Amino acid sequence: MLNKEFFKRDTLIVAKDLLGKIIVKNDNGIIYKAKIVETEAYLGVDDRAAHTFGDRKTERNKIMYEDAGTVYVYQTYGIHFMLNFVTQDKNIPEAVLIRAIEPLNQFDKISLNRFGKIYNELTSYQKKNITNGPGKLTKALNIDKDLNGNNLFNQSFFVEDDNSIFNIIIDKRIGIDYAQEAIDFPYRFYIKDNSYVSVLKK
DNA sequence: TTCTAGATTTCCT
DNA sequence: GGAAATCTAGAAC
Repeated sequence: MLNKEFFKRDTLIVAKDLLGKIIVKNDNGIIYKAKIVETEAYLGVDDRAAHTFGDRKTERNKIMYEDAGTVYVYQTYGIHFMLNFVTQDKNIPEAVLIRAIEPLNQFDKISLNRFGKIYNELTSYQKKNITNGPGKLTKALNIDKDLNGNNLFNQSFFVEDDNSIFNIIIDKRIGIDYAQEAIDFPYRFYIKDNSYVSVLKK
């Protein structure tokens, strides 16, 4: 299990180091395991793309001010949940958004969560799109606001290390067209040639 | 394979 | 009121 010291570091380093790590979620005995293949860093008060830009603290984003290893889940467009891991010391409101994962087990359960049918009945299009986006992976792993404010240091939801070798691509973040000077910041990281990545570099 | 509208919570960026 | 750290179905090509 990755400990608090892992998350209590520079957010860009945590975002990069989370690639290849394994998210483990235990839903009453159903144990999901999935590899993190794409992340984005949100750098707190100076990052116009972050919810906490300008040190704005709201009911929604107050979890970002918590200590390293806290789970921040919020809803966007009214329907999609986004999964984030808080980094840095308490009151430094930075976090890493998990943008894509590669399922390692529970393919039928994940398929039911996403499309209401087992994996073998999915179209090839559905298989390719099963967890390649931040709103998709939360639905696949049955993640919602119940996890908001929890930490990553318990047996029901945590991240574990893995020794896989891969190359990393660095790119600008997705879906922040409003963020002016922050639009082009190279704060997105993903595993090269992994088919579950949401958006490839142009 | 690409486009569009519509889903609807939280905060006004 | 309007947009958001997004996704889907249905249509067109």
